[in-house]
Amino acid sequence: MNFEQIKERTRPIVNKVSSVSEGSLDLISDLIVVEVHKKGDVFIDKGKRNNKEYFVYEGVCRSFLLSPEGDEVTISYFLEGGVLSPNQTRTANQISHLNYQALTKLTIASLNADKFEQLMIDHLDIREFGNMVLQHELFAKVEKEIALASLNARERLLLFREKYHFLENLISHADIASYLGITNISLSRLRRELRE
Amino acid sequence: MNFEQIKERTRPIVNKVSSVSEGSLDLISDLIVVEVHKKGDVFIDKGKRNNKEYFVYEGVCRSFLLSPEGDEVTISYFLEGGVLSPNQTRTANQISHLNYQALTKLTIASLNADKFEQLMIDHLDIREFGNMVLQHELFAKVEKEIALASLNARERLLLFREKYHFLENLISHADIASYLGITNISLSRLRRELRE
DNA sequence: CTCATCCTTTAACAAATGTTAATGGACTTG
DNA sequence: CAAGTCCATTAACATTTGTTAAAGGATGAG
Repeated sequence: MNFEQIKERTRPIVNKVSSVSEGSLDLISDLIVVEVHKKGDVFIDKGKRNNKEYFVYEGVCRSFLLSPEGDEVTISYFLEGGVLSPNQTRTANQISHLNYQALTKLTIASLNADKFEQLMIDHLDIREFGNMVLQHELFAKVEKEIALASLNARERLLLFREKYHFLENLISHADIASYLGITNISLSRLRRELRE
Repeated sequence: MNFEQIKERTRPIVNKVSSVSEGSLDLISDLIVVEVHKKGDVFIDKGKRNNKEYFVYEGVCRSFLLSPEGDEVTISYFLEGGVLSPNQTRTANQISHLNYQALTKLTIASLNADKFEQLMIDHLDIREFGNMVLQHELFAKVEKEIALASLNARERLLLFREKYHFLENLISHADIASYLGITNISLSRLRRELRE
């Protein structure tokens, strides 16, 4: 992918969050390296070093962790055309505290996080973009927190369908169940009830 | 409270997160206005304007929201000597999307968020401090997310006790129950079971 | 001190969710 | 095509959690 192609793929992703000037888009695009991962690949490992920012060009991925019992718990989904959680929120001392996994073939833009941070410092519109990404991230977490704390499983599934309906027939139900905080058997049960 | 008193109360709070130079501590302290709220006061209202950062000098507070059914859901607790969520993560366009309430008599430092953001831009150590606050914030949310998604109510209560044991006899059990994602009746039941 | 109020606890029952195990379909691989 | 694997579904039963209502205990006002 050449510079112009990268730029044009990046433009709508950035502007959807908070629009930036043509010059800023150039600066961002300059930092981008395109990565391709195949379905199932874990491309960020908990405990390993990571100092990148990411935009999702194509495909879907998730963040997950192991529960105390050793089960995988899906924390968030990241969709085509979206931005991964800011590096600062995913890492401590450049060490990732989450795993990220491709759920389909995945094409992503990666950017050096230190260089991107410098762009945020130097350019108001890029800083604004970064802050908006952060806001969305936190807001999504608060939204999920409320759902887990105040809705029953059926209502959580309905909410999930509103936001991610196309995922339900694309990815593993075990992943979705752990995201909803239920077992995959319960998920199957709810699906049947809602079908009737 | 005079400048020196403010500075000495602020020092341990800031340094516990990420230490800053004496000069930076002066710059931060310069922005501080001390606020006192009495037990039960909601000092940040959802939907209203807020552009401050806060440090907790004395007392305990919580963030909460109303669920779709109209029940209050406790999102987080903030303890004496801690820092409230960064303004950027609590607000959109300076409008708060959470309520914050004093659970005891509460003495807090408040700082203009725009001025503080400028300090972060100009000073590496203050930026580092701000980023660490952010990391802690997100990390706490991920931790709670995993608890809600993968532990049962009993295990969540045990985890709550590890982190906040002194709160259990200080604040309303209805608040705690909503934080744990259960009813206050279930909380009472669990307390009895764990007592035996 | 006594009443009123607020919060916690208890009980009895209903509903939701988990556990274990078995079944069946879709897909891959030899 | 056949065997094997993975995943979703179903069933039966156990456990957890919610709901409603009543009772008990602490605290503050008069």
